[in-house]
Amino acid sequence: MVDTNQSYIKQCFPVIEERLYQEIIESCSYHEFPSSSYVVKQGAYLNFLPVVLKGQIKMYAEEEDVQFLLYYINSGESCILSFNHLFDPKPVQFSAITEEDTVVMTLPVNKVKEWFVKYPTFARIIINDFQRNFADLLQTTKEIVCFGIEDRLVKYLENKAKRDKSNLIHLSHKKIALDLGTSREVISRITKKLEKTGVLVQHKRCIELMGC
Amino acid sequence: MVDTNQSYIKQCFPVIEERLYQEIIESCSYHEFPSSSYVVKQGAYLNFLPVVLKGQIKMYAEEEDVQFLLYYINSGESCILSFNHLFDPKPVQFSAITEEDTVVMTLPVNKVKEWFVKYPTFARIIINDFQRNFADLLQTTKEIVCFGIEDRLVKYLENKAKRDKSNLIHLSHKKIALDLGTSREVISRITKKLEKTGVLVQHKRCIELMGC
DNA sequence: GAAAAACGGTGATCAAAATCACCGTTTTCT
DNA sequence: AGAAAACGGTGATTTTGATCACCGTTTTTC
Repeated sequence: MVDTNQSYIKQCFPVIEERLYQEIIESCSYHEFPSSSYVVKQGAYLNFLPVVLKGQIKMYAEEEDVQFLLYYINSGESCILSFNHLFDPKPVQFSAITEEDTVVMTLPVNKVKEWFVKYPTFARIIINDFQRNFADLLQTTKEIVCFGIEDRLVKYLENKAKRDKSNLIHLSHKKIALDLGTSREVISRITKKLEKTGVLVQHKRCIELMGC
Repeated sequence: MVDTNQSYIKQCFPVIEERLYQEIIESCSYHEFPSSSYVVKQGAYLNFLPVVLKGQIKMYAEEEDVQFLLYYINSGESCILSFNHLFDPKPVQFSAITEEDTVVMTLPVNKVKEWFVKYPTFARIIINDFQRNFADLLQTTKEIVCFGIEDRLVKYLENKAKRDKSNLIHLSHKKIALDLGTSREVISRITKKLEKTGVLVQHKRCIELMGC
């Protein structure tokens, strides 16, 4: 199993130098999570850097009793979850929940700091990733503020279809509502409306997106 | 004037090594902006890193015809505006508008990249700052989603008072509305309501915050 | 196979905020 | 000083989405 994990590391970081790779596999540890479980819970203090090796994670904000989806972390595109807390220990301000069965590797903070100056590639990867997180968050914020729920739902479904590479979306109205920070009834009504306008078709257990 | 600007750099980066400081003053250029002018406009391509030396800037998102405040950049606490665009040239997804008369220094991208690996202090400053931006953005997003306009207005005013170190807030209802992404009438009604509950008092040209 | 749990639909009602319309006051500009 | 522009107040109306209530169907579980 360790061998499998090591191959994930190679896949996620195809360009790192051999020495860095060796250091990583010496210091990291692996954690497996089933779908829909917490990897990080808002308010916790982390002394490690979580990296998604396989699977998918969604970042959630929680405030008062409302929670809502911020953005996704995939293993494919890049893997760093966040380093918000690395240099200045504070409780994290969001939660991370697995979207499917997921393997996470954790790197100790002190090593991360060390590698950050020692290996420009490593710094580059982290920066790059953080940048993407920032851009994703900004995009989400804009959509929340500027678009109505209907548009947001369509985007959400399109995004889901794209990530799953399938037009069939296996999600209950309730789960969708949770991600969009609204209620089931609202989703139920809007999907109905979207069905009438031909954007999607609802089947027994899933939604089929029609957009070309 | 260059001397003044150089002293601003010292103030903003009190801990950098002399060699880095020398490199910065050799490569940077200075720009002065009056209050309420665009430093960066959403959609532009930047090939420099803007750093606020003096004054204050607010970051704005614009989408459709709605625009709203994301967070502030002060010269005091730290100065990096963003490096979202540094490593992977893309149009910036927000605008930066001066809140008062402001001096900005710009650093060429190639130098920034060079210093990033050459001077750990520099990397540290940038990361730290980016982190703060991320945290601020996240906080703003949560407030937008979870709080009603009344709460957001109070927070906005408290924040403004804190930044100005004065309970007297010289802002028109219209400007406030713009920052909060709503309309003047709404602000007008809520300030009235807050006046009745004793949270604030409205004077001729300004609002006085009462909360101890 | 029966009970329990999750799911989905829909009408009625409510609340927050956006929008429109109008009007008087204050400030700024020339 | 006089015109123009910005500012602020307020009623009426509308829209969006949240909430409540209720009910039938499907899926899971034991």
